[in-house]
Amino acid sequence: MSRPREFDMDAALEGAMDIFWRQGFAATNLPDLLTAMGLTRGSFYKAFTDKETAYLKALDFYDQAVVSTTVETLASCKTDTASACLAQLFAPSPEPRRGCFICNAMVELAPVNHRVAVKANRMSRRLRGAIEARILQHRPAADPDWSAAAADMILHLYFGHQAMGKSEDLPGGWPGKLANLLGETAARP
Amino acid sequence: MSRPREFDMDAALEGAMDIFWRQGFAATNLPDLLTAMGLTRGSFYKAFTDKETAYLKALDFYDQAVVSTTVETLASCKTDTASACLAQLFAPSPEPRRGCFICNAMVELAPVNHRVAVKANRMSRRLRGAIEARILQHRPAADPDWSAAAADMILHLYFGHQAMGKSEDLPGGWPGKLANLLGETAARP
DNA sequence: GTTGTTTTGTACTGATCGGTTCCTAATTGC
DNA sequence: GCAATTAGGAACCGATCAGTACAAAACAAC
Repeated sequence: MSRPREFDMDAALEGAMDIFWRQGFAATNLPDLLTAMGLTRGSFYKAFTDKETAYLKALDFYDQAVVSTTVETLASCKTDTASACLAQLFAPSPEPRRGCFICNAMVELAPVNHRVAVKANRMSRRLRGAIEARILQHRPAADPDWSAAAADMILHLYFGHQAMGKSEDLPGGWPGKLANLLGETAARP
Repeated sequence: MSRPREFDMDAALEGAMDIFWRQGFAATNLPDLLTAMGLTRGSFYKAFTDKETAYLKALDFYDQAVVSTTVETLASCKTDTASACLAQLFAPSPEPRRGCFICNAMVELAPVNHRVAVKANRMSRRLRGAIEARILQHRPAADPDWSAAAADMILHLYFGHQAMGKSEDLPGGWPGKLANLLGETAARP
């Protein structure tokens, strides 16, 4: 029916994700957002109704694009140990100081926006599930309580790492640290 | 030097810390801030020059009021194990969804404001130092590399916990988790 | 082509933003 | 007392905010 939209929805969402991820919700104004999405006001408001809706769709896009990739990477890596695989979560990002969109959203908006909180929590759980699956893959006989707690800890470490990484360069050594945490190495002194 | 200021500087700074802590920098407008500080525009701009300066002073106040208290609490608690003491860092907050001001500042502003980053990093290091001191207090003979790595992990866990806690209620069990991490319990299955 | 429908771009809106001006009130030093 | 100085308060400022109105343009159905 009638005139089709000219812009590419995925490209626009990727642009929105990018700018919100980097700048947050409140610090991103409409001109910034429109430039990042490659849209003018007219098309933007026709397709997204308002800035909050665009943010929520950007979160969904992150889920589908970034979180899914991470989950698949964790599921398919060919390392001998769980720690070596999970250490990827702590590898330096190609773009520094950007952190993780989930973490940014949790800190900036989740307390005052329930829909953001729900989406952030759902993505957190996806990550946690992928982490736990990876742990169980290497220790199929592990106590379920222990593997759940370990996955929880690593998810906490991940978000802490993302938060601190927005403020300074962090030291590496994560394969070893995670190996200790997961009991892959001998007991400490 | 003429007329003395009427307002109490510490009370004003505490108000500023409170509102910035809860709402962040960008989401706090001047009327909000003035109400929280108990000031009118005239006094505010006379004493703080601008919103950013007020935010930086609020961070300093947090350092002096909250971080110092935490550091002292960690140094003086009378527990048998380091884990029991450090578990206080993960206790539920009296005011939920507020998180930790350092973590909020790191995520919202550190990437684009160097002075915020410097202050956040300094406070992080203070916390880390207190954590490590507590670990060494219970294991004076520990390998320094190990205790440093353990303190680092717990600091990461702390910030991750604060970030996730802004989005949902988190399960407890931290004394046990930390005991495992610090090797206070028997090896896992 | 004509009609109907939807997208697009621009001009515009009222509200709110952080910050300034400026006058009055209160205090100190003399 | 008086002069000098600073705090406090309210009115005001241009800039910018998110969002709207509307006309022109592009397509589909016929």
